[in-house]
Amino acid sequence: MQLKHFSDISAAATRVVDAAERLIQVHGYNGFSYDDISREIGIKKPSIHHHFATKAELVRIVIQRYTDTFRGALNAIEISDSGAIARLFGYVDLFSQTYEKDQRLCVCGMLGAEVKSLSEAAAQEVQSFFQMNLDWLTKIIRNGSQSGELRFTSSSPEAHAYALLSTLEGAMIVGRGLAINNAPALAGRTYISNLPA
Amino acid sequence: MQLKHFSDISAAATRVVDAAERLIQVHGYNGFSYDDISREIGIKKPSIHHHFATKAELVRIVIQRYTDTFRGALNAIEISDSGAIARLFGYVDLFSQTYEKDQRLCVCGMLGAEVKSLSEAAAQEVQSFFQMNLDWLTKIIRNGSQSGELRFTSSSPEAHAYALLSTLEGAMIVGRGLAINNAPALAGRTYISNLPA
DNA sequence: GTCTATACTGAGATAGAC
DNA sequence: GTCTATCTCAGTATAGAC
Repeated sequence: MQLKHFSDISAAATRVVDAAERLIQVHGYNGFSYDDISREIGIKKPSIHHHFATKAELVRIVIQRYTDTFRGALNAIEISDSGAIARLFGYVDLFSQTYEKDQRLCVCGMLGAEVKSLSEAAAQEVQSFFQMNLDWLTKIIRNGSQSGELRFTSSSPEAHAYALLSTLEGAMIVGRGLAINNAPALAGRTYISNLPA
Repeated sequence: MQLKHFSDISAAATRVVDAAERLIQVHGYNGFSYDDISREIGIKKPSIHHHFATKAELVRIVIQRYTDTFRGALNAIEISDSGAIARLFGYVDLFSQTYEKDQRLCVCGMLGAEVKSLSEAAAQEVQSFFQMNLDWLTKIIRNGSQSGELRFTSSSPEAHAYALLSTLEGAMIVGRGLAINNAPALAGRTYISNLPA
């Protein structure tokens, strides 16, 4: 079947996606129901099914929109900040801002853990999110290395991109388990502190 | 009520815990049921309830045993490996070994993401696991710094411990989303590559 | 686009026999 | 310690009226 794109959805459907996104970030895919959304935004379960026939389809749209918003934020960092360190700090801030809202997780961090419960299409969207992040980080780190702003010896820009993304996703999870307030900033800035020339 | 300790359980109960542990690592707390365990080990649901009255209690025991096993592994590393780098590589291997089994996650990485769905007692056990890891890593990293084997400037041993644990927990999740084989080893070794003097 | 009503399934859990 | 039978509730989803 032909899958919808998130930008096509109505105002009412947008409210459903907003609620689903928040519920995923707090409770995970297997931890929320249409009933939870119903209570949160004040429309009944069948109305939600009218907008999103299945939970799998709803989640796919949530991830798609989340990834698109994140892409915009990455572009904004490149415009507002110059230099690798400043841009990496801006990147860390994206995760901090999410976590500061009631210790919400990255949508794809949560769904990455639950990926074996997702539809094939949703799992694909999670993969796209991670790949987009790795591509961007690799570019920033490679440029910083070539300009001399960053210095690292044995590992590649790709490896540092993967390690930094992992650090931030993990910091949110460990931070929540330990009830740490500024978890992503703490771990992310520590990682970056290893890289300056 | 008086809570049980994992070391008190019978052989049949141990098989239940084994299955629950694996199911948590693959599907998460909200992603498995007593029925799944039933199918896996061939006893009926009420028999499982006989051993563990509630799912919350079962999960608490799973975490408790997992933490105890991990504690033993940390001690074994200190005996078999000398030097901070070797011990940190041994630590990374613990996560690699878990991930190599069908891309299983760390029990507490998964449950940390789902911590808002857990009982208070289970959440406490997750916290204890993370704290044990941070204490051990901090000790190893501080010793390595004092001996001159490790070198880092702006961050503390505590901060590096937190960042390295986060990196490994995150690497498993991102790695699974991207279907990367040696995810924890890749990210963990990259992190450690930043630290040698 | 939203509703009431309802189907169907699976979940966690209990009663009581063996 | 394990079983059959059953309870109750929540979950996803559909039918059909407004």
